[in-house]
Order: sequence, then structure tokens, then C-alpha cells
Amino acid sequence: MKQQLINLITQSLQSLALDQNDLPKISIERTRSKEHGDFACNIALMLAKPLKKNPLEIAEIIKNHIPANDAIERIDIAPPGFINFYLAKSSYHQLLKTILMQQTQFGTSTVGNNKKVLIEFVSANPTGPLHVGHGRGAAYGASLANLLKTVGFNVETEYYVNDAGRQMDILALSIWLRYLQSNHCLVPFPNNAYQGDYVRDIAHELSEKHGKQLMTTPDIFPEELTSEAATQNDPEGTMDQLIALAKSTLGAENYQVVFNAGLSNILDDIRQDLTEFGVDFTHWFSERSLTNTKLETAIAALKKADYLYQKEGAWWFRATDFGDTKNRVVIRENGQPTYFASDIAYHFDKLSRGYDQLVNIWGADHHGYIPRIQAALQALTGSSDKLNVRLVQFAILYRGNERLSMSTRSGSFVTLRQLREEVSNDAARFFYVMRKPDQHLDFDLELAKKHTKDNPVYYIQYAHARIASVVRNLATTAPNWHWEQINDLNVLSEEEENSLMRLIAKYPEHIESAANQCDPHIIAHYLQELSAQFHAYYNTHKVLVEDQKIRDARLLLIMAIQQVIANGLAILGVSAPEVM
RNA sequence: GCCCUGAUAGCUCAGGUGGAUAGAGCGUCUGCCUCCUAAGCGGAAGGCCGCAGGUUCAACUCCUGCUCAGGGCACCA
Repeated sequence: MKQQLINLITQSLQSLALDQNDLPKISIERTRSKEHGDFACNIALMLAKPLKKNPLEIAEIIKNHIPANDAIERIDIAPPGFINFYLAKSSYHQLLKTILMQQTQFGTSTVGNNKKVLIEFVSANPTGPLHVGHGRGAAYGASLANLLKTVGFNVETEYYVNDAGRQMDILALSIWLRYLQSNHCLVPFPNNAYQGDYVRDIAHELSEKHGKQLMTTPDIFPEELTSEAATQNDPEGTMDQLIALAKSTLGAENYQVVFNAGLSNILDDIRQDLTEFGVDFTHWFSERSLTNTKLETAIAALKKADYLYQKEGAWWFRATDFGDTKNRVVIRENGQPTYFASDIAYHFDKLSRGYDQLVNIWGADHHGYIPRIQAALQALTGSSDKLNVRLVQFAILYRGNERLSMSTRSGSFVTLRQLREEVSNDAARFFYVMRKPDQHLDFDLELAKKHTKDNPVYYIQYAHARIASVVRNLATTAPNWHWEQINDLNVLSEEEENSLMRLIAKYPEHIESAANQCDPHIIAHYLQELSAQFHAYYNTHKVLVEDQKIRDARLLLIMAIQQVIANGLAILGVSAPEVM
């Protein structure tokens, strides 16, 4: 429609005999208020200066030269010089039938051009269950994936499993210590080991499977590793020594037994949790699968292009060449690669898989890391727009006035599973994405559970269910009724009806801009507005009236609304119930 | 010190790549169920869009400076 209007104006502009250089870009916008028609054009305002004429006069000339068109009912000029277009009713009537015909396809487009996009998100360390902070990334990533698919991208999703680092060793140690404790070997449990009950569960399972195979005696733990003083003076150093002790006591094979028990147990739990939450991944990429070869290949690529140099025994990446604040170590003095190095290798691997665009969704606490990873990608690809990093701010959970804290190690966190069970998947998915991601989110558990209009999820779902109910009622009096038989929609003349048709006509535009900005919350807000208008309409005008013409036209309208709500909710990962 | 993100109604937040009179919800006050789901609707009150400049026909929106709030600045992962 916009393009059509632009064409009409372009034709009209020829009458002004303009110098090509004066010709600004023609932009057509939706009007904010219906008193200004459906679309507005500011071209006359832009031309006022070069033409040295009153914008109102210019607008008048343009208006008079616009060719007649069936889709346009009327054109108005408004001060200070806007040209307002009013669409013909018939184009809206046609839209209702289009929506019912296209069903779930309404709102989809091909602007993504089938480009391959990889969205990496959640990627939480497999050292414990997902907590509510991860939930926001999960909900946002899944909705963004749906959104980009809707506008025609070829989307894949990926979870990067950090199964190689020190945190995993701490987990293995924690499990082993719990195992020893449950087998009456009295060893102390450090404060900075993983405290959660799930560690005990995994240890218990280990006992059942492997009996006493992993046992030892308390006397192998030297005093300096177990005393209060030692753990307080250098807690992290003590942990490292305990890990070394575990490795040497258990031997490589048995250590792997403990390690793998932790990893597979927790990863299974995370997988199941996310699946139940409606969040699916195309790939689960293991950090350990980044072999030395892959790492060396990536490092070699950088070395070859002279982006690495040696200083103080370590290898440094020239990140400042690409706008980072300082250069970064990739290979330590001791020859070990840094985490940054394996991240480079990981992204090098992503690139080799042929994606047109990479999207990473990270917690806001990682933002300082962005310049260096962008720098690395720029060094590897020569382009700076291959990777798009979206930051997600923390979600702060409230129960009444109590602010709930989260910390995986202390074990006092609220898990995503607990949250889902308490407020339902639908409410959780909606609440997580109703705020834009770079805004702090206050997640109110009490509100999410309310079954009133205060709760936006139920408000929207209720609109959908109400429409479904009307359609069910119709079936009792007119079982053979079908929308395709309805052709006369001219009886839709109420103010609320016009307004609703205008609103659903905007749905595809909202989808497109939400996708452009990677902002699913736009859809959440749109659905709230649409639902509000529907509820108001429902209360003032009865649908199933005596007059069949009016009844049929109104049915078509509300069924179209129902379809739009269903489509929007699907993108957000929220169900659209028929009955509530 | 440097960097990022915010600052809009009493509260929580929307306000495409500048447009016409800045919008919702909650809360407050107050009406509506012999009628398709009251998990709903209507009405009222509530604003110097953090402050000060600048660009523009036009600034909540863009630029600069400042104030305040949260976060980040490792040869940790």
C-alpha cells in the first residue's frame, strides 16, 4: 500500500517540473490519529524550502495531480502542509477475507530473503539448573527466532555448552565430596563449592551406579586444605588444590565418571526444562568439541594476517586495531589458551558453517566483552556487521515486596522450572518479552498469577477465547455458516469497527519493524492494544444480532481479529486458548 | 578514570530510521451483569518527556555538555 502511494505521488510530482536535485525521498507514514486519515505524506513540507513556496500551496498542487485510484477514498491537505490519504472501506473489507484465507500465514513476509541466521542464546554453564535470569534470555531468543522466521529468514538456534572450564571441575569436585559424605567419609564441604541440592542428588545416583568404587579415606585431605583459615585466606586457590587432589586420588578414568555424571545429568535437566518452556535448539555445541586443531586453525588465521604478536611470553591479539580499548591475550605465558581464544575458535567455526548473519544474546554483564569478540570477527572476516550482539538486562524477581536473590553457587536461587510451575509457561514467556531487552525487568510473581485484566497475558488470551466462544454459539443456530459465503461488509460502519480494521491492517507492519529492531516486545504491546479495542467493541456491540447481514459482517471482523491474536501469540510462544 | 545502558503521569512501562493534540496498564475517585464468557467495559483526575545548549519548516526522538541510577572494565570462565 505504501509503495502504491509513493508511486502515485511520484507521478504527481512530475507536474511540478522539479529540478532532480531538489527531489527528496518520498516517505509515507501511518498517521497517529484517525482524524488525519490512514497515511500521511510530508513531501510538501520538504519541498517548501527549495521551491520557496508555501507548503500548503505545494500540497494542493500535488493533491490535484494524483491520479484517481480505487483504493483511495479521499485526499486531504492539513496544515502545516501534510497530505493525508483516506483508504476506501472496500480495501479493509478485502483485508478481512485475506486474513481468514491466509490464516497463520497472515503477517509473514519474505523480506529476510531466506538468509541464513544463527541465533546463539542461553548458553548457561552446565553447572546447575537454569534460573530465572536464564529464562529471560531463553524466552527472548526463542521469540526472536520465531520473529525472524516469520519475516523469511532461514533461522537456526544454538546453545553453546561450556563443558570445558574450571567451573566444571568445581562441579565434579562438589559432586565427589557429596558422594564421600553420603558414604560416611567425613570431609568438609567448602563454601564456594556448589551448594545446591541437585549436587547431592547426582552424588546419590553415583553411589547407586558405582557403589564404593569412588571411595577414599578422610586422611588424604591435608589440614591446610580443610581448615577454616585456609578456605578463608585463599578460597579459589584451595579449590584448585582440592580439584588436583580429586584428580590424582580418583585417577583419570574415575574422575571422568564423576565429571560426566555431573555434565550429563545437568545437561539433560536443562534440555528438558527448555523443551517444556517451548524453547528448542537446532544445535547443542560443546566447547570440548573445539579440538586443538580447530583452535590452532583459528589462531593461525589471525597470525597469518599479522593480528597477533608476542609480548612477555604470551600471544596478544591486536584488538585496538578494531576499536577495543586494549589488546587481549589469547595464549598465556604458560602456553594455555584463554577463554577468549576458544571463543574465537568457536566463532571461527560458526563462520565456517556459512551463516549470513550471527546473532548472540548475552547477559548485560558481558557487554565489556563485545568489542573484543567483534574485533576478532572483523579480523577474521574483514566485515564489522557479521555479528549482532543483543544484550539482555537482568530480570529481578519479586514476590510481594520481597526481592528474591539468585546465586548458583550458594544454591539459594529460584529456578526457571520453579517459576514456570508457579506462574505457568504462558505467563512466564509473555512477561519475559513484554519489556524491551535492554530494560531492567521487574518480574512480579503475584501479578503473573492473577487471572484478571491486570495481567496482560490473560487479558489477551481472554480476547481470543471470547471470540472462539461467539463462534461456538453461532454454530448452535447456524451450523452450516461459513465465512466464505459472506460478501457484503458495508454494514461495518461503527466507529469501533473502522478502528479495529485499521489496527489489524497494521499487524504486518508491526511484525516487520519488530524483526528489524529485534524487538519482540513490540508485538506484545500491539496485542494488548488490539485486545483492549476488541473488549471495548464486544461490550458495546453485540455480534450475534437478529439482522443477519450485520451479524455476518461482525463475525468476519472478530474472526480476523482472533487470527491476528493467535498469530502474534505464536511468535511470543504463548498459547491461544479456545476456552478459558 | 574510561566504557555501556537507562532517566517520560504517584508506580511499572510504550513511544520505527525526527512529524500534527506525548500514550497504555496499575493505583486513586466513580458508574455498568433479566443481554454472545464481569478473566470484561465506561467516565474522571494525573505531564517543564532529568537539566542546559545546538541542528531543523518540525525534537521525547538527532548532536554536545552536565546531573543522577544500574552495570562493566583479568594471562577468570
